[in-house]
Amino acid sequence: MALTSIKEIMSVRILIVDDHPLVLEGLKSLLADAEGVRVVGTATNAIEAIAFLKNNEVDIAFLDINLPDISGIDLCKKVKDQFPEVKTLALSTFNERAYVSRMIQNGASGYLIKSSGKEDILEAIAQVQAGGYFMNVQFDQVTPTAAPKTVPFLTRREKEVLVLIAEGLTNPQIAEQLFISVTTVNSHRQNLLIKFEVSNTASLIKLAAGLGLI
Amino acid sequence: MALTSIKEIMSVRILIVDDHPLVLEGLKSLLADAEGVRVVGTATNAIEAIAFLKNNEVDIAFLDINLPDISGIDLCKKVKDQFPEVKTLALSTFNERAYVSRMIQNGASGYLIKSSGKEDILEAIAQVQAGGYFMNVQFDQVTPTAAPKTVPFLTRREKEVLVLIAEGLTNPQIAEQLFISVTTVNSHRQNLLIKFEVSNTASLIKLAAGLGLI
DNA sequence: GGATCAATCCTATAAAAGCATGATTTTTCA
DNA sequence: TGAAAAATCATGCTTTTATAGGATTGATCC
Repeated sequence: MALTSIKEIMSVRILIVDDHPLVLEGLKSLLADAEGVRVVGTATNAIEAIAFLKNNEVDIAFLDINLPDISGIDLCKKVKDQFPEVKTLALSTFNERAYVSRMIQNGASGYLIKSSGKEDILEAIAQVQAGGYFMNVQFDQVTPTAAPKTVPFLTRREKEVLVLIAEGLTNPQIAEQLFISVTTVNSHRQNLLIKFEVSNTASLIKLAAGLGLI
Repeated sequence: MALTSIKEIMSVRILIVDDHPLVLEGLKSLLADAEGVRVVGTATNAIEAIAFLKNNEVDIAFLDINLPDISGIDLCKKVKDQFPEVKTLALSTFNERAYVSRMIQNGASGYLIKSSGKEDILEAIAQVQAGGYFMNVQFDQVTPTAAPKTVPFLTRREKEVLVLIAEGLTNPQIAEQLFISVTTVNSHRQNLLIKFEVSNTASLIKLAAGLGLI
């Protein structure tokens, strides 16, 4: 410790978890010449990431939302459970409210879209390291129609029906699948429309997809 | 020219066109220490790319499929029209048969998914520079649910109708909006179902949402 | 132990979407 | 300038959804 340089002591130790070599390299490269930041490790899946965290000290972990083994959202939870001192920052190509809220729920300190520039990324690191939150997503950038103000509370059955609707099943097919009557399926379906405040399946699925429910 | 080093003469001059700084940096970084390859320029949109090509000599242009102004597919066509000597290599996060075939139709010498590793990328450059073709996509690799086999090519009108469907409009409403007959709307709608290989609106919207089309 | 909610089921009608088949006009492009 | 693609419109029929208005059972929670 006595031999560690001041630069190394001061720098923020970063782990990048992403299965895309390009993103990994891009981030490493962007952060390579940045002051006070050090990429101490990279991982391409959740298992590697956990293993690395067990053996190394890390300040901030950049977590891709889409990983080969488990989702970044679940990984975020695991990291916060097992390594509460590690701050997490979600990385995604998308700009989805549902993702953001779910990552934050799972303890993430921020959310960064992959189209971010160098300034955004450094700003995010600074904010998060200082104990704050960061997100550069622009919500509802293009929402021509009525946007979902809140995520409706859905019952177990409604979720099941919603998923099957999204898979393209008709009411009779869903009824058969769930061993219930067609009229029951229809009831759930109508409740879904009411809860999402829409009037047809198309809007329903669009909103549900946007919220990551299907 | 006499002062140009052998290394520079021998090296493949590369232009990268992508609106994601991360990808830009990642590629530059990956290619920086590679032998015989030189990134001579980068652009974040089609206009910049064309401008650069007018003023510089380039061997291979890496084109992102999703650009802010025009699609990489169209840009590819423009490049091949105006600069036939420039070889093009499509870059995409996706692994979609339809994209591939359309890029090839428009003169691309290859197709590289962004999750490719350094070896793949260098291999692609070598192949393309030698006058060959390269593509590392594995078609239909993993299909978790009923995944989109192809990203269908949609006409202008079909896209418009798709968006309006997703907004929750019915055929009569769409007809009114677009000043066309209900039967015409229905035709476009049926074509959408056929192109996406689904049998109802729910699946259609789910796929379209997953592909970021709405 | 009464209220609330979820889940189940019902009848009935209107509206919309899906499916088949085909035709005309306009645009695009080689 | 001629072929191909896109956009337009049509008819007829079937299936599915949407809407309205209920009712019953079981679990959960103060």
